[in-house]
Amino acid sequence: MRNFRKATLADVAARVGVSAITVSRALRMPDKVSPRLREEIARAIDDLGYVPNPAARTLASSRTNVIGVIIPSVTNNVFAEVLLGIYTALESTDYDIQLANSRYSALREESLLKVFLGQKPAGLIVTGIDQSEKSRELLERAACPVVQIMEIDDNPVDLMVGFSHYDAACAATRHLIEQGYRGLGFIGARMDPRSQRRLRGFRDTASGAGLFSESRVITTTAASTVTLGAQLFAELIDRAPDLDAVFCNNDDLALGVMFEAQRRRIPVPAWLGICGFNDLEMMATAEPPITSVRTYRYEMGRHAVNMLVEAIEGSGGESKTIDLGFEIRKRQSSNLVASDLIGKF
Amino acid sequence: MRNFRKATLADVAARVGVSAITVSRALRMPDKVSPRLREEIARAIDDLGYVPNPAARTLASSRTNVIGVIIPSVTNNVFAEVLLGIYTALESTDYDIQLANSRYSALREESLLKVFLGQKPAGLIVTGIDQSEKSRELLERAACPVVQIMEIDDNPVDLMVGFSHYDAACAATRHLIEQGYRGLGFIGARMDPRSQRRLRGFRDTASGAGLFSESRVITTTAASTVTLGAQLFAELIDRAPDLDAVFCNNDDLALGVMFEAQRRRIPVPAWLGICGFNDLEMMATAEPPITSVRTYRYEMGRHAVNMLVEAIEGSGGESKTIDLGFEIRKRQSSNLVASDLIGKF
DNA sequence: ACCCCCTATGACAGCGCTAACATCGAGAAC
DNA sequence: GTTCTCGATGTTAGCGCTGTCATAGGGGGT
Repeated sequence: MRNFRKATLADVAARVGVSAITVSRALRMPDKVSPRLREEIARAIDDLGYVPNPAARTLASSRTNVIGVIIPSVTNNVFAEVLLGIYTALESTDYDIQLANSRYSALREESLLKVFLGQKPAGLIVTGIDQSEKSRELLERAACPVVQIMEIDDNPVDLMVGFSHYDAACAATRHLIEQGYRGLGFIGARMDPRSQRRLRGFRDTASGAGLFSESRVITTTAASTVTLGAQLFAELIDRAPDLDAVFCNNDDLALGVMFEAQRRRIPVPAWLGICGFNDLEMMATAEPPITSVRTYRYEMGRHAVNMLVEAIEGSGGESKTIDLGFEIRKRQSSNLVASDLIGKF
Repeated sequence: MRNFRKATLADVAARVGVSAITVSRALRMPDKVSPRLREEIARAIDDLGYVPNPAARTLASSRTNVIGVIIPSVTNNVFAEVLLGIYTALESTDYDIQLANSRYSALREESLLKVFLGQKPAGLIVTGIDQSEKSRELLERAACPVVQIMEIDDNPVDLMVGFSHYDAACAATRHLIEQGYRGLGFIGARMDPRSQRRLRGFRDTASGAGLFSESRVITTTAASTVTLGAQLFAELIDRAPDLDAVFCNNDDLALGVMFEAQRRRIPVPAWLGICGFNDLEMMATAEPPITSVRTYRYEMGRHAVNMLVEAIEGSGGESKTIDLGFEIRKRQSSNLVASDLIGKF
């Protein structure tokens, strides 16, 4: 039923009786072609099952419709949701995405960047603001718009969408203090630059209230998991019995802390307050529900794509940096009430 | 420092004083070029910062180095891990991956397939065995190897790697029965074909033991989440008070069930046995740890790529279908002991 | 009636690479 | 010495599309 050779532009053109370039135009700038021809061409394309050859297009125009995306992890829930936003937003455009995984290595990011830039992408989405010097330079020279996602600061390469991890950590810490907790601790895994900034937010806020102690901080560079959260908490509580609340670098850890607390019969929130980060869906359903910092991952992906497409197509004008903010979702895991305090002091 | 125009094959060739094709060969079939030249060419490539143009390569050879991947969801943890396996395995090859998201729609899968095939991919990875008739036909005619992942049956399009969801569900159900549970229930979300087969496994096994009741089955087509697990369990236990164990379609649901059980002070495992599916990392750390069916997601991704590459490069010969199997991870959530039974009867 | 300009279309070259065939020595076989 | 073979390299001709410039025809202004 289908011929061997795939239909080409020329085939379509021949069938309609026009030249190839007219078909090409009908596809790319329909308003440059008369409505009658346009319709005939559309019919021919349909009959022949013509599909444009992207390689030929790219080669001839030295422009691609590929948006390169570099994220540090595909398994991390947080990035998965960002990705979902990216894919969803991309669906209504005719850009393709090329995803690469830096695995939290600035070096790998750099080499990925080189590969991407070699292919003249239409746009680039990179994670965070901590590119290597070389990467930064490459990005600044890139012949396409670039969005940095997840974080914001006042020194963007180009476009930027995210929120302040430092501010978010400050707010979470303040919340724990306001609830009446005094032995504030921090549990962190991975400790990528974003995690570091969260720790700094915690440290500054706790110090400011005279409640910081290095002995109540535990971190590791290992990837964060629920199991790791349980382990770190076990280690921390043995070492620092004055601990009465933990701010966790993310929700996996927080869940692990809660499980371990339950195992040890430590009542949450009475003896131990818990606050996570990202507000994954499960936090609201946990028993008790776990306080967390809501972040807007899906929106981040969507915005990144929209900003990029606007910039590529020149319809820009929107702001170059978008702060998506965050929100402290207060739940039972940090809800220390007066009666709980009685036993404590 | 860098010239405007990017270096091309011809530039490299000129610098070494050979013809372009020799450089091309040095890159693609090094053993067809004398070692001396090979070395000189490598040096020139380095000096010029030459990066091959994949569009030109594709156009000239009418072969791409792109492997198309169609999965139903990017946010689902299970597929994220499969993806990780795919990306990892791909890293040591020079293939690129083109990821698309069918969102559990056979129709969308079909149209994605058409787009992919239009680009003559080097290989294709698709999820499951329930393609639409048209999709199936497209895949069978595809000019490249195809791997179906996640499931196995004896009617593969080409290659296949996965496990039997039916068998896994049977084994899980048998486990609950062996533990002494009698009021077996099933909680399922999404209810894609794989979930359906799990349900069938549950039904057949429970029926076989005379323990099946339709009233203890609850399903929905909504995406599964922890919260949904809690809700479905709440609904089910109200409707079917004789329920004493649930087999959950996946771990998110199982976790939700556990949380809801804790909220209602239903002791697990004494009054309620829980078994999940997939054995996500957190199941072992939950309190109590939750029994689940271990599946090998990461390995699935790796195998899929390896099979594909072998098939593409003709070094095949390996089996066409790989059964990765599964394992029942027995944990406390289903550990009904004799003393628990006393109160029950 | 003249020129100008604008719209719709076409001719041609070339993007950077590779397939296919051609060429050229040099050693092997006789 | 002649022929054959084979490994190393070159020549030629596109792959399918788009950028650029050219062309034809049809108003509108004066």
